[in-house]
Amino acid sequence: MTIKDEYLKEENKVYKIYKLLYSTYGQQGWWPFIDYKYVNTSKNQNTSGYHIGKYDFPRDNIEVFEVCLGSILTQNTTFISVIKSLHNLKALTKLTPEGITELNIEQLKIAIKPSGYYNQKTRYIFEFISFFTALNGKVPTREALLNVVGIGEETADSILLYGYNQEEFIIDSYTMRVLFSLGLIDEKAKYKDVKEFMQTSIKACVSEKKERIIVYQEYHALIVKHAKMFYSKKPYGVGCMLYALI
DNA sequence: AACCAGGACGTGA
DNA sequence: TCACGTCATGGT
Repeated sequence: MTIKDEYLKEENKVYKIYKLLYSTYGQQGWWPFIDYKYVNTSKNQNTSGYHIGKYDFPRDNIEVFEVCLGSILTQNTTFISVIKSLHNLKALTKLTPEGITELNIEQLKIAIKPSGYYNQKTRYIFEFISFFTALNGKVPTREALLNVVGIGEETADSILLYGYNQEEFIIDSYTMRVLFSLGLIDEKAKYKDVKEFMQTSIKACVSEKKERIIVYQEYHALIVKHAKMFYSKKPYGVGCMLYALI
């Protein structure tokens, strides 16, 4: 057992962390869509490309597909680079599965070059498109996603949580880093265990599934937002206010 | 100029 | 199972 489950009882720290992050940064409105410009109606000023406070995304199967592509392209890369690739693809193919399928390998490689690893990601995308097309609009199982070359645990959960609004918490390197720094998990804790730890903790505080999915979406986005500031350069966690909760 | 970024996979112990 | 090398562009 790599996870300390002493935190699962009473008001657990995982949820306290969420509340503090939320009150500090506010709603994040993930996932970003390249053609969606948020019209501001709340306190969150100077934000574009996000849908702050709106949870009815993706709005159609094309946007689902965009989340999937973005999830693959953003592997070990900044999303700014992904935006460039997505715009290239948009201009070339309208960002549709059919359009990308009609591209030859070299065209796709050039289009996604800004996001790096373009050789393997090109293969991943072609592989994913045949999988996605066969779905015919249905929600994929996590197991099926993991069987697609190029889709690991994080990418699968990213697709499920943001693309299909499924109750799957995403564990990324930032999440691991923050939780370990705060002493909530073992340094070598496994993805599956950390995910269960987060989900169990959140379930203890949020009874409605609908609400939990929103919490999962905002929580992951908040961790990335926070970690970019305090957990990017070593030593990690300098200036991080979350320590006050531990 | 080194280091990092919203990881996944293949390999050999 | 696990530790390690590889994949690659772009920003700081």
